Amino acid sequence: MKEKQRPSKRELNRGPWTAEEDRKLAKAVDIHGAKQWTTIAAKAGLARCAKSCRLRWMNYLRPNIKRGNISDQEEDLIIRLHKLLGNRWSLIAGRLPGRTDNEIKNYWNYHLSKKILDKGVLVAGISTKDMGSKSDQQTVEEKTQSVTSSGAEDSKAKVDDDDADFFDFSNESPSTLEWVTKFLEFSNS
DNA sequence: AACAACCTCAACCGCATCAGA
DNA sequence: GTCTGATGCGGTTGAGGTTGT
Repeated sequence: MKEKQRPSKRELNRGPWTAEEDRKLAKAVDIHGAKQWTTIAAKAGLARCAKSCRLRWMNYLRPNIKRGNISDQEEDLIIRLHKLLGNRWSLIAGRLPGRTDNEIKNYWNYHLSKKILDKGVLVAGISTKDMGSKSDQQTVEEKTQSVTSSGAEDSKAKVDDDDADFFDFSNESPSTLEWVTKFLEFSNS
């Protein structure tokens, strides 16, 4: 591979972002859009890699980010979506406006996984571990399919009474219901 | 006041996937 | 079809803050 003129790892800034770096990044995103991360990293005058810039923007600088205070309703939704999707944090975050995948992941990893393991309400065979890695994606799809096979009605029949509550989205907003329906359709296709 | 344990959060790393050449 | 760089995602770590003893 041909060597390119770019900062080596040694030359890149690491660790916490400064207010000045945030300001530069926000300005660069404003100019180039939140897509061209290599361009942004290069032009913003930041000794940060593209990945680092993207992460900072997505988890911190992006507009409409909610921070802290995850409500009971959000927590309940996270638990149910996790049960349905496993550790697909970005998908789960997509259903929680203003929340980032990193925040939900952090919250889950300490808070909810503990809570749920204590309650013992995980669906048999779908643990937080085996739902996790992308290399297990096939397994996840299979398991999700097994839970959702033949649509939502059948999936309810496969779970016990306690679990049935987790798949009851009747109190959810129309947009959530629409999304869950789409997901179930996708799983079955 | 000092220390330990617990908790939260930001950031990095490695891998998978995608898109363009 | 293959290669390479860019992007996105999930797992993990470590620093710093908070709470309890």
